[in-house]
Amino acid sequence: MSATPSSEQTNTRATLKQVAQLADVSIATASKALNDRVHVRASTRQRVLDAAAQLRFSPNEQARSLSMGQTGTVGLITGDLEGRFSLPILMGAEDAFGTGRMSVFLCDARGDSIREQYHLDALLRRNVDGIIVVGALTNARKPIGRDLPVPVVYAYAPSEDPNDVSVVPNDVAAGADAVRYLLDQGRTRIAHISGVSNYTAAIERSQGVTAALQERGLTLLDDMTHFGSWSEQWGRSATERLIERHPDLDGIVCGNDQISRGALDALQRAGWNVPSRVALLGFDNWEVLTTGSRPQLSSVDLNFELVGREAASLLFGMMSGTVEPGIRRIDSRIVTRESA
Amino acid sequence: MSATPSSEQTNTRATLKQVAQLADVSIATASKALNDRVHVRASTRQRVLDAAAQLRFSPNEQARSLSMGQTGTVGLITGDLEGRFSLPILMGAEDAFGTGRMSVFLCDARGDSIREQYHLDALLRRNVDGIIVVGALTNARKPIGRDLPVPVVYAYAPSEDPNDVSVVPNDVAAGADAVRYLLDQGRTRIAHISGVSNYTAAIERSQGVTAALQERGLTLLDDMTHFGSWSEQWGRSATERLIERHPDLDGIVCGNDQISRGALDALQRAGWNVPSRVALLGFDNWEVLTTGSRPQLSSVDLNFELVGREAASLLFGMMSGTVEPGIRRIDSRIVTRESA
DNA sequence: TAGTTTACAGAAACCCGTTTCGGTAGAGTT
DNA sequence: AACTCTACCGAAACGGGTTTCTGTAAACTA
Repeated sequence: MSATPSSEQTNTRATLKQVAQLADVSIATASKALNDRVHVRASTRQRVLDAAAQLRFSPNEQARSLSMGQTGTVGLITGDLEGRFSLPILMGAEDAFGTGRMSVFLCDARGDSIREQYHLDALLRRNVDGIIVVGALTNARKPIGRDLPVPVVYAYAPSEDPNDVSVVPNDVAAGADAVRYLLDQGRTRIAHISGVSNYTAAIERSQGVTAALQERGLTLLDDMTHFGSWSEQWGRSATERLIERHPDLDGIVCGNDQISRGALDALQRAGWNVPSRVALLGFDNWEVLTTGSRPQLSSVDLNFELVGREAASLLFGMMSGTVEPGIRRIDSRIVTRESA
Repeated sequence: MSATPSSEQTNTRATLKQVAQLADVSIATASKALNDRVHVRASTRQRVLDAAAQLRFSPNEQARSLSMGQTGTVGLITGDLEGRFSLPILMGAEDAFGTGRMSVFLCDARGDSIREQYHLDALLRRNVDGIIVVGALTNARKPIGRDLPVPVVYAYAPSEDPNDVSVVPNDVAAGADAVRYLLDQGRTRIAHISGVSNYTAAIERSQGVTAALQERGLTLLDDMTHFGSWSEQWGRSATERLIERHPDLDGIVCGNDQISRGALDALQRAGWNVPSRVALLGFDNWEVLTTGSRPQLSSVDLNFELVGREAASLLFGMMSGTVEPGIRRIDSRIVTRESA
């Protein structure tokens, strides 16, 4: 227990100059010794290392990056308030760079483009080495700026400009995979309840769903995707209508896990067993939703961590060379639980 | 559409020297003009401002903070994988500092203390002006370091050292408030289903619940809090047992919204109406859980944004003076929906 | 032994701003 | 006309590192 109040900050960090003095060498030699540069005698290097250890020296990144021209920082601008997408992407980025080697400024623009510009300016003033822009939805978005002095990668929401570099989930393939998974279980009377109809994610998954059914000569119940909202309430009401009209219904692809929960609720109230009578497969694999229900919900995981890791790798590549522009699509995986 | 691939970064940022040359003044004068320092003729200042605007100059924060001794950055070290707590706290901090004025390094330690030290070192090397440490649970934790050169504020999980500065939700008061809310609705046969028994949050809420009942000469059903896990499954099974043993049950305080969902499910299966027969009140106000059910769940919101804003304000205070050490407790608020 | 390499160390320039301090020109004073 | 004051401007030091370039002494070659 220290005697001084913790809010008093007296002690300061050791500087290279102090290390040099203690080791009785010049600043230049100390720097070279610590950075494994050539032309330093082994004994001298050891003296410097000892001195640095004794003073617990670690270099001031400010000064270092000022002369090196690289800061070792990246900015992550997100519009995703909940962090559903941006946090896995942050983790993926940290993994790709290596813990502690690269620090990440997280900026929450809250869907406000003025705030976004503010954050962009701040990041550029701070000389970040690169920027990752994370969208709240997968709809394509306007580029964050033109002719920026640093590389930019768009994650989750791709840039409208095909010359930019973007990484997104492969929604078409995810939709197709979901249907094939149900088909392989022998389900043939399949409905698709999705979210808001102008979401690219909803549209593309629907395309995948339709295409995969067509491959086997089948079609969706009602010959269409039922668009609505991303809520449990919509999942319930849409399912109630399906129950009325389609007694042979045996599988539902749900646009996300919320819809899936709603559908489960409606089916159970109607006395339709899940999964024996109807199989249920959602999207997002949001654990708090999927593992809480009884039966637990199977779900398509869109692999946000992989999106993040790929975005970070691409950014890395752009920092030290050229990267082919365009949109990368990351494959999903199905997490099997009890509902399908 | 640019002709060059977007991954090629040719254009660089303007420097103060270029501004000075364009305005035909010295670097020193340019700096003073841009920073509103004294002893610069109005006409000269204008020339500099024009030049800066023309070159779209904005100062290099690296260099600026190197000479000023302040970086305008703070670190946020979190152990909270889901971002349930750290993201609202990030937003609160951004608000308290002012958008763009202070940039935040978000570091995810993933509950690993080695990774935490890595991040701490990186932050200190980068000369952050302060650090906020966000815990995954409200249990007190070991201080992140001793005699650090920058101020530290602990949010959500307080430091074990009373000389540190911590900000946490007021769990005792939240528990008491929850019970009083139910009592004011005329409920008297109240049970408390909580989460893991060694969570400080669970224990303190339980204390508040018990105390508030005692104020009115009442006790909990079964004379105890039912501890278990933070899951829907536990909420279901605990509620099923309550239903068997207490036909006069008329209110349940649930340790979080998951438990609340589970309780709702069990009650509805038993044909007990919510809220007319039993009122349900959870904690956390996690929208995805509370607004999806039918009826929607009322919940105690622990005001994480306020925790974050207060943490940031305290950090601000510590940077420019002294702050009284100890633990601050932030009051909660009840969000009324349909279940109570 | 004289001449040439080589290995090592340090002075100084540089990165890009801020700030102090000294100098100059013009205005005001007597 | 000589002197003092201001107002304004710029040279230079500074922050804390990295890197180039020069200098020196020891080792090697002939």
